[in-house]
Amino acid sequence: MEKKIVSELNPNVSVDCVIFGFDLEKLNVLVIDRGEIAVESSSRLALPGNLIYNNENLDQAAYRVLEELTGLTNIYLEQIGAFGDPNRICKEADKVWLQSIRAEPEARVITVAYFSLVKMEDYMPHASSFAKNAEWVPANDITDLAFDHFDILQGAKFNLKQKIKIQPIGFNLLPEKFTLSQLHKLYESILDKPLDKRNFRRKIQKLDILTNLNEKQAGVPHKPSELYKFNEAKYQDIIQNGYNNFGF
Amino acid sequence: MEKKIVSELNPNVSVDCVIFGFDLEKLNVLVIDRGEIAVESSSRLALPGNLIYNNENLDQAAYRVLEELTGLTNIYLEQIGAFGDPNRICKEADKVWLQSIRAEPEARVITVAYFSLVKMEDYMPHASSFAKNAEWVPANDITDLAFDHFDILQGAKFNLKQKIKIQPIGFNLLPEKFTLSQLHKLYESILDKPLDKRNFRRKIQKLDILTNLNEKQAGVPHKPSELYKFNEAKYQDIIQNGYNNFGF
DNA sequence: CCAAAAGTGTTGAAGTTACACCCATGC
DNA sequence: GCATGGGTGTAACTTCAACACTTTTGG
Repeated sequence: MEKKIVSELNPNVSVDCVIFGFDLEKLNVLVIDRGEIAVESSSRLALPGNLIYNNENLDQAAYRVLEELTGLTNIYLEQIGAFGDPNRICKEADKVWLQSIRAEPEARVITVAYFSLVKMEDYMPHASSFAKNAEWVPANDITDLAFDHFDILQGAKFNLKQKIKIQPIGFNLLPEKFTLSQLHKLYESILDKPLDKRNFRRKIQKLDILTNLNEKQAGVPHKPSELYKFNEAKYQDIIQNGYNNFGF
Repeated sequence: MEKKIVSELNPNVSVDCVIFGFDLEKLNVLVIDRGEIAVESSSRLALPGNLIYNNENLDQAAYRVLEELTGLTNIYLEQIGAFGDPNRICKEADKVWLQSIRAEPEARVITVAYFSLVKMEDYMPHASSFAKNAEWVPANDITDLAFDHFDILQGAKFNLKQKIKIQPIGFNLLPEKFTLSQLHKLYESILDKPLDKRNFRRKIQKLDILTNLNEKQAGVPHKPSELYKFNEAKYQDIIQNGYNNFGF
């Protein structure tokens, strides 16, 4: 009765990823459009995810899902926690869908949720040949998702909010060169509240993790902004040693 | 090939609980002593935990483990996250132990970790008939545990630290009536650093969640302290509406 | 010259830190 | 009367919140 467990899919454990992107205006989430299923409902949409293999650890599984979908590696990833009520598969469309993609569609599955931050420019599904019916959707427009994915999304948003008050992980969402206004808008999007411009700038600059590139935006119909990049060394230092004051 | 899934143990998913108690001096953790296994090592000790049933959700499973061990219900419980590398069962003693307690000792298991806070007086294993080789061990004395339980313990300590800076959950660790000094020591134990006495008192009192019982300690060989209880209504209010300023 | 976003300082209020002495009790 | 922990206030400093105008560019 020995089971061979190497390289087999584990029927009971999956990972799901909430992949955030920022279009310089608002937060977006990368979701899978399941098409024909549940035609009119916004729960056509699901988070990318899959069962884990028995020989990979949870983080690896999440990285794998991310890479299989987007081709991206070296992504910021953070576990949110485990989800999975026995009755999480209560929607009809979800049952049908599982029949089509799972070897054991009736199995009890618990899923380990992650959130990840990517530079949106690095993955534009519509322009890309990778595209497997994945699409960016504004995070605040999502009102319903497959299974318990909406709960997971809420958890991810909350987690991200908490985390960004403690660590400057927001840089993972921005292009290499960015303006303070873009950073400002990013924080407002994540925290879902307005932040005073002057106070924000003061605070972020005092962190001393920005390098001024002494370069300006071009072609904008207003006073061009200075461009900054993010100072990795300083960041690592902060991550290691923690910091004292960084709430918004 | 339909599987009957109701009420079966799921071979791949377990929950483990880090149960904290406070003896008015320091933080303790309730661990299982596996006795004969690995005689000299401190990894004789393990966290209480078990496989989940297919018809219960994760929180329920954690409550069940807690109740089966201590007889306690209505316990403060919080999920930490999911753990479980494929190679988490690398210690010989752990393999042997699993053979003795699991139907499928070779199965890949991921475990969902929880931390919980109990009033230590409510469960004294040495005095209790419930005792199933469970014992309280000072949290900081633990250097090794079965499987990846030591990692889980570290995660739990970190989580508790974060959480107590945001919500006054510490009350779950104290008797109904307590002194400000006891509360003070509790915060110092959890945060693992000294806190100024006067500043601590000011801050905690400003939260306005304590009710002064106008009652004094008796039989202590020094000026008796005032006793306080914890104001549940106010607490709920804070939990709901969040609060502004509560870092230590 | 107009529209649009960039950039910049100050002030009052609140919060944080650091610190030392007297008090009430049991023995 | 002494040992033990209980209980209290203030001053210097830092942080936070609120607020309005000038600048530079493209069209």
